[in-house]
Amino acid sequence: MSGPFVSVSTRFEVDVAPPSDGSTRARAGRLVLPHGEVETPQFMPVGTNATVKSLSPAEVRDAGASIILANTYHLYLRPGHERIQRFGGLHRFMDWDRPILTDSGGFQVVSLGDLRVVDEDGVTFRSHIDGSVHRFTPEHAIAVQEALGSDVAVAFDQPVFPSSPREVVADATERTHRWAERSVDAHTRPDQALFGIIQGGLEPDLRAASTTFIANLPVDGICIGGLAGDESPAQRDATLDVVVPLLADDPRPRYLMGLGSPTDLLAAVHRGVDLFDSVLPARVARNGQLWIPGGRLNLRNSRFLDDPEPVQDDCPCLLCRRFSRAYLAHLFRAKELLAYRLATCHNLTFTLDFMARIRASIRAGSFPADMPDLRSRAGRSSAGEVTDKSA
RNA sequence: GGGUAGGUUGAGCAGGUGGUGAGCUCCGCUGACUGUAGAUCAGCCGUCUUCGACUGUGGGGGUUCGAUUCCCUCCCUGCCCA
Repeated sequence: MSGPFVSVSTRFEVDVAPPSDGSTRARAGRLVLPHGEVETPQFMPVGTNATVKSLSPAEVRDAGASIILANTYHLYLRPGHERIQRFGGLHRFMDWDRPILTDSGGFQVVSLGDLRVVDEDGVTFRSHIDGSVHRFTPEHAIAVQEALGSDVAVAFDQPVFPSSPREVVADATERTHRWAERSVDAHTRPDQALFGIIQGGLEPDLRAASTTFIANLPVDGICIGGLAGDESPAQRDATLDVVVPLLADDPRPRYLMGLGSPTDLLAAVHRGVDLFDSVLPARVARNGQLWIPGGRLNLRNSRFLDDPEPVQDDCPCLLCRRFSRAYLAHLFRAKELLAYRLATCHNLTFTLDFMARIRASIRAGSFPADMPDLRSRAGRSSAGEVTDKSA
């Protein structure tokens, strides 16, 4: 459907376009990358340090991941992108043979807080590891990603919290545009895709202008940044309702950065998003929260100490196939490493299976009618209210 | 049997030389987490009617206006000696 923009080995095919009646903007497609094909809508587990925390590559694959995200900033600091390059690139270094998207390090502009200073040319960081001073520019962020050899590189941007004052959002958005152009100019690898990032906060006019600006660049995909922060679901929906219609005829994938709860994923797919990533399923798993259809369980709660049932009885994951809730509850109390691994396996399996069901629903032409209404259910309520495991 | 050091809220402690002991770390309970400075963080963790109040320093007794503190006695624990 779309020809190459930057990468000659990347293309995006929309197999099922949104229905003409406007009932949903959800669509199903395939993103073809050097290391394989990614069915969309899709969720990318996050492997910041060239590992999805606590899992082996085989376990990530068995959970259903077809693409993962790694982080430019972290890998630049440790072990160093040049070292990874000497080892044959990120795929060989971490033994992951499917696609990898690298985040540019722009998000760390926000997440590292006081450890950084932004100027027009780039960002000066203080390492969160040893306090040493480093500098990222769009050109450097792209060079690092080319050395890592990810399938998809991402332009260096300046996100701000969605709730930031308009002047702050406008300033960061305009700088993000200039940095996007510089990222495009700096990018040289024809076997690596480059995605641009839209900013604009929650301001409709800034969002629209940013969408138009980024869409006019020769990039292979459109990232929607600056969300999955402190905005409300309604604000996020409203923002997507500004952005996606402007991309209705654009042949490239739309990637909402940072979104990860089932409720949020469903709502964003409905509004036309193709790709997602988030630390959420993995992080909450390490903290004891297990996702199941219709709700979630906090395995640190004492009520699970005598529960002989699996976390989810129809789940094929490493945890649910063999172990009881009681055993997992014990492992969490004992702070045994296996707890983190099993819980992460499950939440990623759940999330990726959920995305597979969304894709099947879209391809069957029945989306979103045959999807559970997570928003009114227990998707964000406490596990204590969940009693129906077959929901 | 003698000596000695102790006994503080589930555990381990801090403190306290006659006048305010509810402080810490575990454990435990609950919640949060969205492009990972996060296997983390926050709140609670004696009782109650919880912006406060009450109770609580092994038991009993004594001295004192007032005792965790001083005295007597008993119980319990560790160690040393017999």
